[in-house]
Amino acid sequence: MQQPAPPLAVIAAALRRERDRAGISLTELARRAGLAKSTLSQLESGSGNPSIETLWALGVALGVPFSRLVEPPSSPVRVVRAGSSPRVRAEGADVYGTLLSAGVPGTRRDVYVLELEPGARRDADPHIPGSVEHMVVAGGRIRTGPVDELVEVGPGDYVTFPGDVPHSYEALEPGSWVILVMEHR
Amino acid sequence: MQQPAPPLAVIAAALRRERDRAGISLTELARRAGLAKSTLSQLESGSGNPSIETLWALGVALGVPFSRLVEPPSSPVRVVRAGSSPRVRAEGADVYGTLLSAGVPGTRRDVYVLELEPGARRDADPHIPGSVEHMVVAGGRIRTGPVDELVEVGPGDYVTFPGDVPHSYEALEPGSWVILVMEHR
DNA sequence: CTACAGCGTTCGGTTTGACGAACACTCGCG
DNA sequence: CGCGAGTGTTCGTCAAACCGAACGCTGTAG
Repeated sequence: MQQPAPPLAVIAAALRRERDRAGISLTELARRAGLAKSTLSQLESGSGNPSIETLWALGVALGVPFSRLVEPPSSPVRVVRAGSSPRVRAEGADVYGTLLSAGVPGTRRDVYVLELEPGARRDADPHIPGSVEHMVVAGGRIRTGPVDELVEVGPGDYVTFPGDVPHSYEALEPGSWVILVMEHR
Repeated sequence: MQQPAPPLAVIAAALRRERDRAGISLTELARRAGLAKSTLSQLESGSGNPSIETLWALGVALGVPFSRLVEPPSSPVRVVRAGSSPRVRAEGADVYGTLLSAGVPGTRRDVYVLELEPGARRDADPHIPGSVEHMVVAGGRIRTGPVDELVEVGPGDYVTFPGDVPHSYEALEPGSWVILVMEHR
């Protein structure tokens, strides 16, 4: 029997947290999910017992797996420039691999793809303590990191920094995109 | 993204499957979960849209984690085509994010960058049981996956598959490179 | 054959989740 | 100041999730 948590409060908190992370309003989320905003309001306030379809629609609209809405919430900046770290050649084939970050047991990591366009800076609120962000730039050029220690990175570059302090992303070229690995403890 | 399944049918199937596995009758399960057996009957027949509390009670009574009742029996190979999943827009800025994979607590994930050249196939030996590989193509085009279930992916595409079976990577264009996240349990 | 106990389904009645309109509030603009 | 557009909240109404009782069915005693 491994159901420790009272689900309603967890869902309420998760909805608000994920909506904040997505940076959209309650009204907007309700519109995307095809729900009445009154329904969503009551859910986030903890009063309410949503149906599966309702919660599913919210998960889809938030771009978040369903389970994340029910599970309880379970700095040094480092940059590895493209080609600056030893590449290991696999035997026989034209494959070069680079280990960028070794995982720590007991953490969870989420993999994202982010697309950014220039002209606006995305300021992210601090995540839960102990969070770490890893980024690999796939295309374009971006400036990122803790707000007081921004770095510029390009394709192939890897950068990691704490996620529990204010930080930001800013595209410097159109069509910039990165792979983001978010690590929680 | 990764909510491909109509949740109601999945839940209906999961309930019957788990109840069969537990070897108890519908009446008995309803009694343990504190539900009317009529309710449970309708749920297993696929007609019905249970509330969270109802489904939670069933999870507790069955002794299975909540997510097992919701997640579809997933094919281990999963591809998210670039732009095929809902992108969440961050407040104010031109930033679009897509959650590709939610981390499971108790696992460790290592982040790699791989560069591949065409003409040779890299056959990887199986890793330790429980390993999972996640890939995001940054440039070029590659064919990868378990040897009996290869898929072709391009820039922005995401693919994940078990790492504990024989699998391979093969570049189809020069200058192909991918971000590889290796997950161990 | 009748009686009983178990099974899962189907039937009205009650509770409640979801809806939409109206509400109070804040902010930027003229 | 008024005005509009945005936010999140609180109402009354309706559909539906949930309930309990009744039903038909099967197998086993007695």
